[in-house]
Amino acid sequence: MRNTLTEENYLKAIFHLINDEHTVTINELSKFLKVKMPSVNNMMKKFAEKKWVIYETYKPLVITGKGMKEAALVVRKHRLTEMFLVEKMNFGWENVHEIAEQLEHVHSTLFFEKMDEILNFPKFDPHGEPIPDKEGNIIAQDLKKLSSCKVGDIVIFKAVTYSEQDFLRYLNERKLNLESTLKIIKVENFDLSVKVRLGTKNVILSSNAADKMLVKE
Amino acid sequence: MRNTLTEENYLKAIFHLINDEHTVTINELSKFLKVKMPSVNNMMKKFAEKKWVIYETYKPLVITGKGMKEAALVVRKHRLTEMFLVEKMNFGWENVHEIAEQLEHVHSTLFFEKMDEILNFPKFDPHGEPIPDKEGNIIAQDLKKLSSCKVGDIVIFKAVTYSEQDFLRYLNERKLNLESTLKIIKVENFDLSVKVRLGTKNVILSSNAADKMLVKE
DNA sequence: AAATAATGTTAGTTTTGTATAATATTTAAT
DNA sequence: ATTAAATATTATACAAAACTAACATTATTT
Repeated sequence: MRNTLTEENYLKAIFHLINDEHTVTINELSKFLKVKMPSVNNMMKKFAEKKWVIYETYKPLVITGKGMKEAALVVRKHRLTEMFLVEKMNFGWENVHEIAEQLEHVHSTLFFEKMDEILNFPKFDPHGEPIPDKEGNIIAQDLKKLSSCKVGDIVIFKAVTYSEQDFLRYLNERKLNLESTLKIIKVENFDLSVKVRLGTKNVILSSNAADKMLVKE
Repeated sequence: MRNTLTEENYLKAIFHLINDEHTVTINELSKFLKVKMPSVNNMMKKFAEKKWVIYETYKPLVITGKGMKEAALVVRKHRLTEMFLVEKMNFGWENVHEIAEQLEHVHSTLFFEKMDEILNFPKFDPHGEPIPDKEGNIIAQDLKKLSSCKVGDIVIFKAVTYSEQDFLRYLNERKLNLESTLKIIKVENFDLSVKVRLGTKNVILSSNAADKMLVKE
């Protein structure tokens, strides 16, 4: 039995919201998906029947291994698609999220296997996020938020945690690409904005932006 | 207002069933789409409100220019997709129909414009069917069914009118590709099967197959 | 500990697209 | 020309996935 588009979107939301205890709350899902809580509640009862989650009234949802794999496979389709759009169709990284939101719901596994092959089995998507493999496993990366770095740190910009156009254009305007090396020059006390050195120039990043940028080292 | 997936499928069906008087019947749509007649009836009342068809009770549906354009644009998406899958993703022509059925419902016009560009604005799809342009216009081709040819005719195989796997594999097995030159050797009287010369070999085609093959000259 | 806020649940509606059953009209057949 | 068959229509119902309103439980404040 093939998953519906709506189910896939709930699965993706779970993937993004899950915590170390493998739980999510109805409220978190409701906010993330922009649907009301009773809608989420109904759907989670369906998910419980499919053994994707363990549902007990008034307790946080516990995501099962089965549910987690199912979720990872949807994310896999999304991220492979983003990579394909950037690498093979000349889209900019700021334009692929919305299109991938639609393409990810294609049911043909062959289609995504072909993509994977043509892209030579990429491990990360254009936003630096790991692409789950066919079993739903992802490569754990040891990254931290740019906003958590201290003055003097030298780091490599590895990923963004937010893929909407407005934010990525903000980075484009400042020539901030993945794999750029950044040196933290200053962290402003009152608004937590971060001044970094990029090549020969200094760039000031709002705390909001720095919070969505993941770096290494 | 964006068309739903279901509406797009009804539009496509109309495109395939429309006749010279620009009409289609509820019954034809019902059979083609494999839904019951009352479902079609309901949807056509919606289509009438959108001015895609003229609906009068107990009369055949008349498709408007507006409706025809809308339908052609869905077909455009489908056929561009098929071409992309064959040319850029190494799918065989027998495997693309099903995948295109899903991809065609993507709403991003940019996505299909990029495809068009990458494919260098193709005029025909991998099955030889014309790809409507952005205004919904198609190139009229003067083709006839192989089944209507007479012994002695020399023709070029230009298109198929049916894109399901079983049929296209049947053609693959016989090495019948588009642009092949065929000479009609014999038409069997009792079952209307057609014997044709292809290169140095003779091939026998059932009347069913010959009926789905379009040829030129 | 009681009051308030936040979160979760249940019940009942709505919309979209399907179905069935019953009826009406048109077309084809005898 | 009447009957039978095919096609079309109406009314009603159902499933999925959303909603609102009302109520229940848990968590947070004071």
